[in-house]
Amino acid sequence: MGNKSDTQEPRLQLPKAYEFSAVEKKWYEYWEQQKKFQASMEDGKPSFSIVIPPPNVTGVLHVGHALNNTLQDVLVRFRRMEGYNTLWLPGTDHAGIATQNVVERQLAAENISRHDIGRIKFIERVWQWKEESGGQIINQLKRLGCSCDWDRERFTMDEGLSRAVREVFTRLYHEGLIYRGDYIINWCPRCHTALADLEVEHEPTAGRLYNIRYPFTSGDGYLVVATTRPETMLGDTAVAVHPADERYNNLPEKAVVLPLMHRTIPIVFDAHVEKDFGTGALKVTPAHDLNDFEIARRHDLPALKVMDDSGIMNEEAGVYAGLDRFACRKKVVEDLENLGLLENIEDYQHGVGHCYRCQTVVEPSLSKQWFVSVKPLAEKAITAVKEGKTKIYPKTWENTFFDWMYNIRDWCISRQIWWGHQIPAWTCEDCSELIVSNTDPDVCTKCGGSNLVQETDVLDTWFSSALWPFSTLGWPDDTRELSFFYPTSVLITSFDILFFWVARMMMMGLHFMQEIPFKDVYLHALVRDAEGQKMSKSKGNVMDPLLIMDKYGTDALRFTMTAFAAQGRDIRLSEERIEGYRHFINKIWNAVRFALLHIQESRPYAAGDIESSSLALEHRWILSRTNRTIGEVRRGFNEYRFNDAAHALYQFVWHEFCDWYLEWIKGDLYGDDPQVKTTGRAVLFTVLERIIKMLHPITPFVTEEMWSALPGDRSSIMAEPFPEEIGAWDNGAAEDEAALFMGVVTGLRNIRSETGIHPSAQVKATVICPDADKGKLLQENSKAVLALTRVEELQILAEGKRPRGAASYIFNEIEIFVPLAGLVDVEQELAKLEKEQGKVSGQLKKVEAKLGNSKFLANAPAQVVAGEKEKQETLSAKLAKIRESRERLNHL
RNA sequence: GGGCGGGUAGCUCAGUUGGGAGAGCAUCGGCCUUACAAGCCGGGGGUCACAGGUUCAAGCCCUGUUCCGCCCA
Repeated sequence: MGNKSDTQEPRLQLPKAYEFSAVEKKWYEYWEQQKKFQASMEDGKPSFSIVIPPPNVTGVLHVGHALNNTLQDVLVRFRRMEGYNTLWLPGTDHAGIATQNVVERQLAAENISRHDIGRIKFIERVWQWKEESGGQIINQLKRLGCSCDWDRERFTMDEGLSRAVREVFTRLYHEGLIYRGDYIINWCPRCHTALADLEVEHEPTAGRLYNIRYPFTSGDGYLVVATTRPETMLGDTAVAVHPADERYNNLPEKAVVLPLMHRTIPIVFDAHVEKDFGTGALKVTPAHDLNDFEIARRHDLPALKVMDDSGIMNEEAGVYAGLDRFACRKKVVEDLENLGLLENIEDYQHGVGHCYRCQTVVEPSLSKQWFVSVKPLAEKAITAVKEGKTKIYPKTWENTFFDWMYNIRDWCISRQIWWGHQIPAWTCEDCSELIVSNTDPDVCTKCGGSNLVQETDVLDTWFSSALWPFSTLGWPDDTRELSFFYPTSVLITSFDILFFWVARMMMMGLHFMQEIPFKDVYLHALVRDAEGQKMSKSKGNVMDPLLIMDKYGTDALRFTMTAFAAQGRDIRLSEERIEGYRHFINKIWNAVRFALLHIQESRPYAAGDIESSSLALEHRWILSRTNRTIGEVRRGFNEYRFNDAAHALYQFVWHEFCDWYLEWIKGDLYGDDPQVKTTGRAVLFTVLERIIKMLHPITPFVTEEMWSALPGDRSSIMAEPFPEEIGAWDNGAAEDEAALFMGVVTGLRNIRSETGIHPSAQVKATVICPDADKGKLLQENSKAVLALTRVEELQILAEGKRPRGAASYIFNEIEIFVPLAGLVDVEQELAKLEKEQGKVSGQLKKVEAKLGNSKFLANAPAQVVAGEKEKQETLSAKLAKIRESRERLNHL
């Protein structure tokens, strides 16, 4: 590393192909050991900060993480090179339900349940599990090259964050924004806990709609109600119809008998009922349906729970008690059928809620839970986005965000599990006082008694995640970190947790910090497989990023992720693409190997050494292109257009720097003019350094390795300033001239290829170029033309006799000829020309139509008109040449 | 049912205030040319879903149709 000595031999024998495995390991260890990722807090420097979306502590790296963290690292490394005080704060999430499930499974293997060992022992086991096997993903993020400040790694259950959680809960409670009450919540009968609305996934399910007759009390006639969950009828306490529904205007009775249960229940009139659905009569089960619950409140109906916490019918279900809910459904339907009370059964497609953790069908159920009253918090978040204080990229997500925020419902935050932040609320057993406090109370604040029992529920994991941007920086203490790094610069995450997390962070940040938690939100797409399917373990189409890194190298994976991260679209990942970008890594690797054959001096050439205006065309051109690329890459990074940055680099490095520039300067480097040689080396070195630096945020490992191989004493590339555009390098004229040069070279190559001249055969060629300046330019660069086309003699004429028996190529007004030793294939030449003529005259017609249109001339900007005129000239010159050539060939 | 996004080359996708349709991969032909065969050179390939409209000019803006995907209810 660094410290190269001066020698005439290449200082490092770089292997022919880039060998990533050892390189990646070496440099990551070096960076970590040298504390290269440590956040700096220097006064006077701007700050750039990102908090990681904390992966679940149970998590293992999947491609979504790979994408998410690659993009974060790209930005962080870019800003670090730009000289910001840069912090990327890592950590993990305690993932309440998921983690508890993991440890419960462990216990199950030992044939014990968490209830056997009790809460305290269980939580010890979870911590033990966390210490031993939790947070694997942290090492995997290191493998991915993430430059997080690992000394600041946090965990949502650690002491500081737990303190923040208590503080927030207590304050919100005392502000009246947290309350406890009986409401319908989503209950997972397997996890035995309440879930937030968001934690329920609705999956379209082919179900059945059962139409059931509810007889009037007289036994004469009946109402038909429809339900997809017949078992819930056991808990019905009314039937509802719309007050304006004519069918029910003159009902004979105001009550029906609930079948199976033989209970008389009232018919109520409620405007909520959908008249057009089924018969327009709705069974009301207040304890097991949200809408029914609300109807029941309006009509003062009782709520009757007929299921227990495991989805087993309880004693209120009469003879059905003890049956599982689905078995009960079957039995209920059978019994109704036998009683002649089943009108019919229809096939019915509807969305069924499933637990997002275990996929069990969720049961809406009446339950006493804790809620956050989110409306007042949401308003501030909406305003912050409306006013542009927080910008969402891509902008289209703003609508989704607003829509959700406007329709937000109170957030159920209590969970009936053990692993998590236990709710800081105590009930006094003596006087029933509820005490909420951020410190454990010893005595009742009301009666002074000491029989206090803490709430057993824990908080939704997302409750603590919502505080992440400030709790990780030391809140509620007033820390230096907060003043430097809050609000954070950007949050990078996947759109699917916009509501789960982003919205809630916004609400909490604004409420407790009086300031947005992040200035920008970049929502990236979901990674899918090559067929567009969401990757999932059950489908077996997951791509393991660790295996990908083993096979293709981390940098190839990272480049792929960056190149794919176009705004607003899902990513279809396939191995071929990754392989393709590995080739790119190898390409730049070999470019460096080539450069090192020629650059051996220990003194690096400085940009100032290059007087760009006096340079040869190839150098003026590549410097101008370098400049443009710098601009494009910077813009890409600045505007979260990651794919633009990656593509600009790919295109420039491969197709301009390698394909053209390196080949072009070989003549200089292998020639014997010392001045030309020195200049060539200096420009080569200058451009190469910039390329490596620009690539570094995307491909950190290979660039660090290449950087260290360059001559000169070098420390890590991480600390190098990111390349900036240099005004003097912009050179549109050089780019035009290079285009001319390349056109001629391409023309000559085309002739060779089309006429089957062997690549190693030397030929003579003639170029007829009527424009004197262009001819002069070609003359000046003729040596390079020869070298790039394997032409041994090139004649450049302004006018003259076209050679007989030559293959030709027409490049604008320039004609290129290669005399053929044998006979020219006249037919082939004519066919080629004919085709070309068709193309060109078609283009010309379009242009002339425009120029012949007075409205176009009157309305189009002068610049556009001038462009069209120029196009017309070029095309007609070319067309004339083609015609002449055909003429000549016809007379052969 | 409501909302959002998409339909561009064989495949995957770019295309940023409307101004000559692009890339990667694949494909075809030729090359071991002294950094790289994980490579080099050359070529072919598109009615920009469909139908209207606005405009001198539409892949891009507007309207409608259709197909696909996602989110919410």
